[in-house]
Order: sequence, then structure tokens, then C-alpha cells
Amino acid sequence: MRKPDQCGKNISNSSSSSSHVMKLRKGLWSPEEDDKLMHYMLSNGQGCWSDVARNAGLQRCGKSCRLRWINYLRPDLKRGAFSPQEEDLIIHFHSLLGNRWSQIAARLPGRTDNEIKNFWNSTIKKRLKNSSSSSTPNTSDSSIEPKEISTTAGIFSIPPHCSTTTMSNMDSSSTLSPSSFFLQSMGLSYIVDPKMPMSAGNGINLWGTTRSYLNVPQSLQGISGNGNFGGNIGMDCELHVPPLENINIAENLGCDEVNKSNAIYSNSLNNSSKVETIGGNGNYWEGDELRVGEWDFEELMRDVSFLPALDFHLID
DNA sequence: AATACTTCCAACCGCTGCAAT
DNA sequence: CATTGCAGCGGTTGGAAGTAT
Repeated sequence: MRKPDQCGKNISNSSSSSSHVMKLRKGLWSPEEDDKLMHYMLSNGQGCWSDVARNAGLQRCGKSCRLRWINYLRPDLKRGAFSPQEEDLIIHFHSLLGNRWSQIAARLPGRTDNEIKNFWNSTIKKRLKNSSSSSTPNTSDSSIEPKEISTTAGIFSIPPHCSTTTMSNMDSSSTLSPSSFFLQSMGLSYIVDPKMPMSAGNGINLWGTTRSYLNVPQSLQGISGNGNFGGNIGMDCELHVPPLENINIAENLGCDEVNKSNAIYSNSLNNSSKVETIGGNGNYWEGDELRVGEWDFEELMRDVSFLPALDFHLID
């Protein structure tokens, strides 16, 4: 068994001898502590964090030092409020990555996972909640009409040929957001079955209003030609989600077409992409068959270049 | 001015993954 | 193969600061 985390606990060679107890500090960092850590890091660089804490003369655990450095002291940190562009990026990446804050942060230079997480939980989540509550979910049981499902990110439409029974099994603790799931499943079904209609107005809309991030940009439509995103099957694709996450949803949605498309989709993934498999226990939302592909930064920036509120240009 | 309430964010906590032994 | 220790991650919390009454 692992020893319990010593962070924040008394360090002592003998629990009966209080004279040897060195109390580790907790709570807010003083300017003096910041100074010590900053100087140590700048002159010695990052090493073992418990050594950093000791050598810098800080009565903090290494974990605490690491967090302070990463979230506050790092020289490359961008301070201040998030710009609208950054906000859009966060929303976009969250729709693709879910609560993988560190991965989102890696795509936003100068921002930390903690910062983004806080921003999401305090600001964006609230806004999305408001926008979704202002919309009226369609509760009709029609087998012909596309189904609409309300999520924290707004109202989503499901093609009529796809079952939505797995939605009730959705695990809120999953690192994949419901919106991410829908984006992926919709994208896959679209790739496979051009007969499935989805009007532009019914398209996935993260705001539940008029801002749509998912109309296919020219740049992404073109990508299919180089084998990265599966073939262009000759349809007017209104929705095309890049393979940041490749989800095998066929079993759960009960769509043979999706099953086939998923194979095509998987095969067409860029071989250089790192793909990891998250183990699970049979519940889809707990990770079974969930495969996550990662992009490099350039790929992601190419992906976000179509966001309407942004003015991103890739420099060759 | 005083109090209650809300928001925001820095830091903590518990957990997992991984490498070393 | 089991154990250990560390790094890193995401969820949660405590409290300072701001706002409303």
C-alpha cells in the first residue's frame, strides 16, 4: 500500500517526539515564500518538487510548491481577465475535450488548468445554463423527427434512426461532457448516412441561440481529402467534428451505419495521432471503448480557425 | 454603517499513472 | 510482481472581496 500523502501533515521521525515535528505550512503564500520559490526556480530550474521545497527553505510540501509555481509564479503566465477570443477557445475545446483542463490549458498559452477550470465553473457554466434554460426542450416522442436533448451546453438534435437510451446512463463524472458526446455521435452519424437530415437551424449550437461553432468550415471539409478525417462522402455536411476524440458509439446507439462509419473513421485517423484507450467496466460513460485521440497544437489551431468570433490566422 | 449574501479564485485533497526498486 | 515515491490531474473548499439589502 502507498503511504498517505504527507502534504500538509507533520513530518517527524518519531511521532512521540514533538521536538522533531516540523509543521508544514498551508494556506495562502506569503510574498516571502513566493520570493524564495521564485528565486530557487529561476536559478535551479525544476527538479524533484520535494527537493525544491527543502532546498528553497520553504516549509511547504513539494506538491504545494509545484502548484504555486505552475498556477502563479511561472514567468510565462498571462494574468488578467480572459479575452473573448480565449473564452471562445475554452468553450470550443471543452466541447471537444470535456473537463480535461490540463489539455485545454495546454492549448491556451499563458493560462493554467486551474484558471480555466475556475473560469469555466464560475462564468461559462452559468452562462450556458442560462442559455439552455431559456430554450424549451422538445419532449415529443416522434420516431421521425430528430430528437432534441437538453444538456448544459444547450439543445442537441439526434437523428431519428439513433437510439438515445444510453443517455440515461450518462455519468456526470465522466471526463467527457455530454455535449462532447453529442458532437461526436452526431458527427459520426453524419459521415455515414447522408440521408439523415439536419437543418442548419437544428444544428448543434453550444449557446442554444444563434452562435454556431460547428458549421463545417472550408478548411475542415478540405481535410477529408488528405485522409485525416475520413472520406468526403459527397454530402452537404452541416456538422463535422474533428477526431479529437474517436468514440465507438455504435453499440450504444444501436446504429449499424454508425458501426461501419466508426471503422472507416478510425481507419482514416492520422496514424501519427496518439490514441489512448481508457479502460472501463462496460458502462460506456465510464470509459468502455472510449478512445481518445490527441492532436498537436497546429492541428487544433487549424480547427479553431473557423470560430466566427475569432480572428485566428495560421502563419506558415 | 452594518449585515447578509454572492462571486471568485487560490489552494487543498484524493486519486491515478508511471518509473524506479 | 509488489511496493514505493513522485508528478500530475480534476474536484472541492475556504475565505477574501465585492455587492445587495
